[in-house]
Amino acid sequence: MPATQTRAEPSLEEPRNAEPAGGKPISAADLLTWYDRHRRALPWRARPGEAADPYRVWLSEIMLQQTTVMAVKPYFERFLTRFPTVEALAAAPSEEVMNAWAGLGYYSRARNLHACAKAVVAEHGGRFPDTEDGLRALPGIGAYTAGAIAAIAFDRVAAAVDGNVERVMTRLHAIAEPMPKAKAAVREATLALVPPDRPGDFAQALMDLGATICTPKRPACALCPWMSLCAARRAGEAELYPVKAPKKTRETRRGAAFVVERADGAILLRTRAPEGLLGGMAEPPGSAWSVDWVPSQAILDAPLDARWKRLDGVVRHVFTHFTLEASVLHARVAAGTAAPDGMRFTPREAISQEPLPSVMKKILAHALGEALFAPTPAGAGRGRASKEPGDGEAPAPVRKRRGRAA
DNA sequence: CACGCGTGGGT
DNA sequence: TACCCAAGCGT
Repeated sequence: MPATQTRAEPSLEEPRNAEPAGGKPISAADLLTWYDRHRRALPWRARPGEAADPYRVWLSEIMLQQTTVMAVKPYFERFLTRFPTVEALAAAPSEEVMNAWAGLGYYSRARNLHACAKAVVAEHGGRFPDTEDGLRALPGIGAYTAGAIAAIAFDRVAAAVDGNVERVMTRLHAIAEPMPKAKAAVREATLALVPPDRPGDFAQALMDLGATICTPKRPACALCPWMSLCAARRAGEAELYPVKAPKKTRETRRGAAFVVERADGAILLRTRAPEGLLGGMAEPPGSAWSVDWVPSQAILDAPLDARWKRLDGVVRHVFTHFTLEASVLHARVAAGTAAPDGMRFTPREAISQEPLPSVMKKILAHALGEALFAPTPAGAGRGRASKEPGDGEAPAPVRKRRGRAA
């Protein structure tokens, strides 16, 4: 039995919605006062007093799904430049949208983003619906995002419950029920606090509080406008919320990637199936990835006959639910070589136009060198592959890079 | 409802 | 290094 990290359980049995002994009720006003002083300036945010732009709010909310502010910023700016309006986005070819999204992850968001833009233009005259229900009906917009856009862009009374808000509210009320079962209670508690005069500011204030004060670890309770009202804080247990179910262990899958370099410099690529992992994105051809795949079987999946050379090490990449260790094989082929069915040779200068996800950039960089890619917003191509001993049937744990003699 | 779905920074 | 986690959604 591995020494699993047993998470301490909150000891508090205080009933939910209990108000502090002093009797002062939890009030949005305290939070809004704090927000007016400490709000973050973010590229997609209207300045105080200015009206929010629904297109910007929507675009940012989609990008921010499970994605950090730092990662989103450069993508957001670039999207606005390339697609200044929802009409421009709707009219763009999907490859261009996927290319602009490449590196940001969760690529179904990009597909849904494009579909949503088309729907807004075709069915709503280019205007986003201004109600939660109307927004919720659009692709890629779920409960959280509908609430967030309704509140932030249209000042509708709505609960925008994201991970930040879950953390703040479970602490505030010491909701010990584990997520996601506690979602209904969190939503109810949040909605009860929304001030009718400033729903948008309230939504953003809650998120700012969660992001800067009520953080997952070591929350800065001393700076919190709700400190004296927070049930978890009173018990000294803020950090124990929200309670979550234990996570599953992440398996390692292995497979081969084939980097074919034609004499003119072109690289062999293909497009992945539209749905599923990295759906619709570009990649060098490769084998399926599986837990029991071993390097010695790599050649079986080669896309064409060539003098394959297996490169040292593996490219290691962590996805949400598994880790990939890709063995990379490299071959040079003659100038006239034609691409196999369903594949294409992309000229070296056009590589940057391809919608290559980060893992595929890592694989290409492993075979071709880091200099292949111009700097991208996310700094893709940064990671160096780990090194691993050769074709062991039961590969030893991957070792971090061994120094290469210069 | 549980699962599939990326990536990079923080600790 | 090995986790954790971030403004979730669709099925």
